[in-house]
Amino acid sequence: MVFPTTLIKAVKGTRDLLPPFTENWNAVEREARAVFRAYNYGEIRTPILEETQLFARGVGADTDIVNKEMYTFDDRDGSSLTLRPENTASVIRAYIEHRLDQRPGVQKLYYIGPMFRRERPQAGRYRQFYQIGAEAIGSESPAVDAEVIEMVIEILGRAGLTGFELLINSVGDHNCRPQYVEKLRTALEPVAASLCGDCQRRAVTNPLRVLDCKVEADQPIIDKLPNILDHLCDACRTHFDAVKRHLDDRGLEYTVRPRMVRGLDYYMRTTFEVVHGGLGAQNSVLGGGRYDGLAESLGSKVHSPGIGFSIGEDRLVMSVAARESSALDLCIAPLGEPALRHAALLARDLRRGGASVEIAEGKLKRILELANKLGARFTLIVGDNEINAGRYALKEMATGRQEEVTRDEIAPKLGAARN
RNA sequence: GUGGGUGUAGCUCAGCUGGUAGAGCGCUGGAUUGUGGUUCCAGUGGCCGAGGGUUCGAAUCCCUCCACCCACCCCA
Repeated sequence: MVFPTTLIKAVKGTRDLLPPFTENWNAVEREARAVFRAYNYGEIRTPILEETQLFARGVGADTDIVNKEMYTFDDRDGSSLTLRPENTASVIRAYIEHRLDQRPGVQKLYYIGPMFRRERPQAGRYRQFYQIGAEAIGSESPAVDAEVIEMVIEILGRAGLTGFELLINSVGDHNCRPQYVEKLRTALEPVAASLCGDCQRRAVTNPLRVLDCKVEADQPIIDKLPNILDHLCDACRTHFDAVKRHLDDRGLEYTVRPRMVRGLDYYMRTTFEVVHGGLGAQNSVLGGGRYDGLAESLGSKVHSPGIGFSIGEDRLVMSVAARESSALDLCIAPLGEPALRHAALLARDLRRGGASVEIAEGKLKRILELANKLGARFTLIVGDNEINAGRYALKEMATGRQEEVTRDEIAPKLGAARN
């Protein structure tokens, strides 16, 4: 193909999802919605565009996401807008804006949709990526933490994911975490010089990140650093113990990872993550945690503690077995113009009945070839003979068997053979 | 932002040390009338990522870009 001008392609880090692959996406979303419904979660759809300030205040102005990974641009009136890099801040914004705190009970909301981060793409990580997430807002109860975690594990299972691991941790709250970070900073000072270059930088900018380091040589040093779970305040300690107890009650298996750190500033107390092999370096399928101070930092006068998670849908879809694409029920082969018009009405009625039907034009041989390639289960031959007799030739593609049927017999035949 | 890898047909790739392109799959048509899958035959298809350089001659060697992939940073 030669084009007079440069070929336009999908922008870097974005991609087209094509059939039949989109079936896998729909299947995952279908299962997720069913689980959300069972746990009494309602869907929320927030705008993809938000004021930049929302993320700066919510996610944290010092985070990499806000500093260098957002799609931010000026609107015509000069205001700064951003394509959402995550959805929790938006959901809380909507919660505050619409006074959902006045509604009865814990507000349980879920969302499915695209997020945007301007990162360098790599396996399992795109600039436009999709998240399935949920937030439970209005309770500090550790039982809610456990239920949220149970729910997300349920979703993964129903989506068909196996061989994953649940990791949990507590990152403390505004009382104990700052103290811990200071202790960490102090402990790092004498040893920082012997750590890798990245860690030397992290020791100053974001000491918690040192705990995440994957460099083998650094591990012995990191192992000796103070452990956050030893520095939780009583309230956080009690909360975390209760979460674990509730998880145990449910028989959920998990690993406590004191070194698991979250990238977003708003997390406090419970954090969790699910990892899965076979995703390359991006082994995290979902992440979540509690964010009891987020609403206030977004200007809420009402204390609105919450916990939520988001599943990386791209990664989940990538990790679950591909579904069989739904087969075409019937291909109609009209022979000649009058037959085509006749077939159109026949197809419409069968489609109304729920069958998937394709009409193909051309020579019969061609149509049968096509029906075969399309995976049609049946082909219906409609020629002048058939129309006059009121009986059509219905051919079962797998067996090659062909029989005469009346108009009314077609739909039942399609339905009967569907299993 | 940094590092590494790869760019040849719609797809997967071959093309050694320079002589202006191949295979498989796919797609189209045919093996006579209204019967597919298997088979056989034929055809379609590429400015060899782009630009420059060396050379009588470049897909092949050199340089510069660009794109994609993977990894780092960071993160779901």
